Amino acid sequence: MKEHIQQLLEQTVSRLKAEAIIPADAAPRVQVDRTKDKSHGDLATNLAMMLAKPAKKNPRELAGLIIDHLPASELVAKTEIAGPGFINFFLDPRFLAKQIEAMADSDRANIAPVAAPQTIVTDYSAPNVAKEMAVHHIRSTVIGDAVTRTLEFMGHKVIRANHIGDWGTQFGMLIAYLEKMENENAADMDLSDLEAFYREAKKNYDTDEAFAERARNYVVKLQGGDQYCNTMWRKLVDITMAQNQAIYDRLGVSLSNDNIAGESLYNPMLPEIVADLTAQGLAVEDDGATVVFLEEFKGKDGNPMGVIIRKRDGGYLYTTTDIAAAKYRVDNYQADRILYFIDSRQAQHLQQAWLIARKANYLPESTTTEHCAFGMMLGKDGKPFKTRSGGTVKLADLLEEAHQRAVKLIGDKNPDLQGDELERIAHTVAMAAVKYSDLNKNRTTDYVFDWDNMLTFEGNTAPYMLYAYSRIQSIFRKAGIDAASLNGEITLSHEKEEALANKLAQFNDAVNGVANKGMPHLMCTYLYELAGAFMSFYEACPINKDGVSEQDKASRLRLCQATANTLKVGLSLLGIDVLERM
RNA sequence: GCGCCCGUAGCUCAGUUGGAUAGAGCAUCCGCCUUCUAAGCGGAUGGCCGCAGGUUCGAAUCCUGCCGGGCGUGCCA
Repeated sequence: MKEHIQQLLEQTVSRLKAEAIIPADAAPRVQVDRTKDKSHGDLATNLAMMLAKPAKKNPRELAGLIIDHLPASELVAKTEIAGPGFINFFLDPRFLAKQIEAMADSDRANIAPVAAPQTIVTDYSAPNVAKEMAVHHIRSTVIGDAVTRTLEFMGHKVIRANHIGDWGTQFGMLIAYLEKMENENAADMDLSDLEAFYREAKKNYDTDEAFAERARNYVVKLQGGDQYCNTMWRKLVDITMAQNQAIYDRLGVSLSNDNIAGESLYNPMLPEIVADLTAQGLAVEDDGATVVFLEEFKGKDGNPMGVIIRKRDGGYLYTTTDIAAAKYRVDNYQADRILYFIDSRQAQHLQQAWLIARKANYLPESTTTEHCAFGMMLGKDGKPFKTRSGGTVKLADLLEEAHQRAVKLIGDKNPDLQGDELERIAHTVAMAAVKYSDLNKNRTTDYVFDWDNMLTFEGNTAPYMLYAYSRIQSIFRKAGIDAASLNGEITLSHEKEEALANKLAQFNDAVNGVANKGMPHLMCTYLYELAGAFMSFYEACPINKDGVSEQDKASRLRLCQATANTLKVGLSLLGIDVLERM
């Protein structure tokens, strides 16, 4: 719709140029915005104000000329000049109604796949091996998954890359400790508490010199491809990822073992990359290390900053791994876009890795890299979020707490629900609430973690949207009809019907916004407004009540159907399931 | 020191490429269930958009300076 008005205005600009009303070299960016106030119509443009100066006319006069030269369109019911020179467009409600009918008939809410699909790599979640996922992992995991789902829905080829921390010097220590555990506990080894495992391994490393010696030895052997060390390493990875997979499954995150592409994957590439960067003259030896100097970044002394890609002891750093990962994704997938869902502290590091990859021609210009950044989690005291004892909060514990609260709330609200059904509904509500509370924010700065805030079910939360959806299903049940059989015409007569229809028509913008910017909170905002528009409609426009004409009823049921479809599709893009009743 | 990010209601956050009167939720207060699900709806209170300049017809948004905070800044990731 917006695009249509935009096209009309582009044509108008050409006509005005032909008549020399505006200079031929004027190249205005035609901007069409949705109005905030209904009295300003549906869409507005500031074109006249932008062109007023070059045309040497006052904006309102020029606005009149623009309207005079506007090609006729059956979508536009009326135009008006307002304020300093805005042109307001009032759209034909019949066209809007047709559009909503199409959304009601479609299980994709009438969103067409893109004409030119891209290959897009999404790098997200990235937990560490031999550590449990903590609450802060939810950010990358849930945001990355929502964007991934959205891009896939639009028809792009999306490759999920779970860049797990499965390599590094700590593995010597971990293998040595795993070995010790196996020796002491024989067959029955419990690794359910990975936090404790890591802590104990560290303790042994710090206090037991023989253990530390063995650990250091194992690092070297592991890097050298030693069979025994590799088997032990594999065991650690498998145990960790099995636990993480359980969390992904519970949360409804679309990652599986197939998507694991950890640091170890790129490790074999590192020596050749360092050699190549050196051969290309980008990297040099400096104080025993191999360093790339970047004049784009200044160091403390004001000279080009040196980025170390190989340590003096021959080890590699994560910059090298990220350079390799970028190269890998171009070479193996021919990625058009690579999205990194990583916290904002790594912004500079990523910029440097990408810059080096570009200079070395690993990353062509046609491939874009985007840092979808977010801040870290703080406690209410403004310090990095920790438990009272100073540990991290396990993600699994948060999910369990959410579930318990949901069970209690649903039991209170709806005592009829019991047993498996109660558990099932509580699960959906709880996971939706937790995910949504994270998806809803768009902070690149740090944000405050708060149990109650995260686990509330009122106001701008996922349960609100689920509630709207289940209310619609309830209407269908009450009416005794199967939603799929609906095919009536929509007429928008009531103010709240119009508002709902207008909101529905904006779904397209929300989907594109998430896909283009990698920001799922745009979808959250949209769905909240949509659900709100439905709730108002629901209060004002009865359907299954006495005195409602058959025509109104049929039209309103169709509006409900379109709303339900849109909520369902929109929530699914966020990785949230809907409920038929709650 | 240099670089990046940020500062919006008591709290948590939106605010599109610069547009019309800066918005939600929570909290507080007032109404609405003889029920199409009150996890809701309607309304009220609450703002020096960190401060000061500048650009513009128009600035929370862009530019400059300052104040305040976070992060990064050569051998962890």
